[in-house]
Amino acid sequence: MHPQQSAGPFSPGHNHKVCIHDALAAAEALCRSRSLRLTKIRKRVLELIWAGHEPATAYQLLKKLRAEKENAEPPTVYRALEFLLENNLIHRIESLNAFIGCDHPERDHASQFMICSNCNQVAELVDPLTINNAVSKEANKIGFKVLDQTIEIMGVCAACR
Amino acid sequence: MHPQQSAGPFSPGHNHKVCIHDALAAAEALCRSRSLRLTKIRKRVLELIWAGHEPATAYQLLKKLRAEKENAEPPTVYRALEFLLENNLIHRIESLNAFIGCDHPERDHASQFMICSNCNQVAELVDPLTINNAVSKEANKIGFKVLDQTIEIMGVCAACR
DNA sequence: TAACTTTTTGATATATTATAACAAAATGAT
DNA sequence: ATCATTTTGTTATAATATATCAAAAAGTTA
Repeated sequence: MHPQQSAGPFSPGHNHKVCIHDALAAAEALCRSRSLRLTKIRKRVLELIWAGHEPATAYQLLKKLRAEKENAEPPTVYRALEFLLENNLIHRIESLNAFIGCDHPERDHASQFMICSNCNQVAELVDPLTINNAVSKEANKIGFKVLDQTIEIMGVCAACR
Repeated sequence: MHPQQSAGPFSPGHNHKVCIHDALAAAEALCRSRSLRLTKIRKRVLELIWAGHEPATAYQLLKKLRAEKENAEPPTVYRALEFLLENNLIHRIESLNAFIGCDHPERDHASQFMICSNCNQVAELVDPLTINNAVSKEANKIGFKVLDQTIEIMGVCAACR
């Protein structure tokens, strides 16, 4: 259908229009199937986040939202982000205080990101077992029970090297 | 000499007095050997951070600093933190906006943390090759050049389970 | 549909984290 | 002793995030 999408944001074959479209369709489908309320504000914030593969900060989103909704305030954005985070429709990048869309929100998952410091695009790894297994192994060594993880790799993507 | 230290903060064998003492001695030795100026303020902030294995926020440190230095202001603390970070004497925990001491500042290193959400203690992994290798492998797959990383595992430590 | 409950949004205020900018003091180098 | 560099003092402000309570909207049940 849309083979370009699986190319990932760093790839020259990436078609972001298709990527956005598919991600938003997936979000709507997920919310419908779970009776989650993807309200106008929440949907709009999700769309604004998906406008790029660059992570967006809350106040960048607020600024954009205000262009079309004068009375938008910080809680307007933060509440939408909270909803989207809870349902895996977005992820938070801790090292940037910013948010990025997730195109596979179907199940809760440990996420891992490669962040290009040149083009600012972020790719979420799609088959992260290599890293997850390593984390489990290290955790087991010291009897640590893993509940959540933040894995953010900064560097330079293939297209920018 | 101090076999307890290598036990790590999660271990019942951990002797934190010895741990602090050794860490501060290592910091002083490193600064001496590199002609880095571990000034009074910088040293005090480092000591305050090492007071526990719980990460300390900048404003928690500021509050403690003010108890003994009335005119301490945010830049006082942030400048000290900047110096300590640059020289690997501390690490920043991105997911907590907080700082933790490092007991092996000798060389720049990719760090990885296990954070206990029950006791709030944080352990830095000492032999992180398992995870580092996994990260390299994934990065190579997509031609990504790794420059830095944030790896923070949240969960429950052995002592708290 | 009316009454009721729950969720979402509006609005204001404020908390928390972090940096900019410039002057004064301390330190290091010649 | 002089000069250059680094560190600290001080004030102001930027950037990120949450608390609170009231109003509106949506969902539920009779």
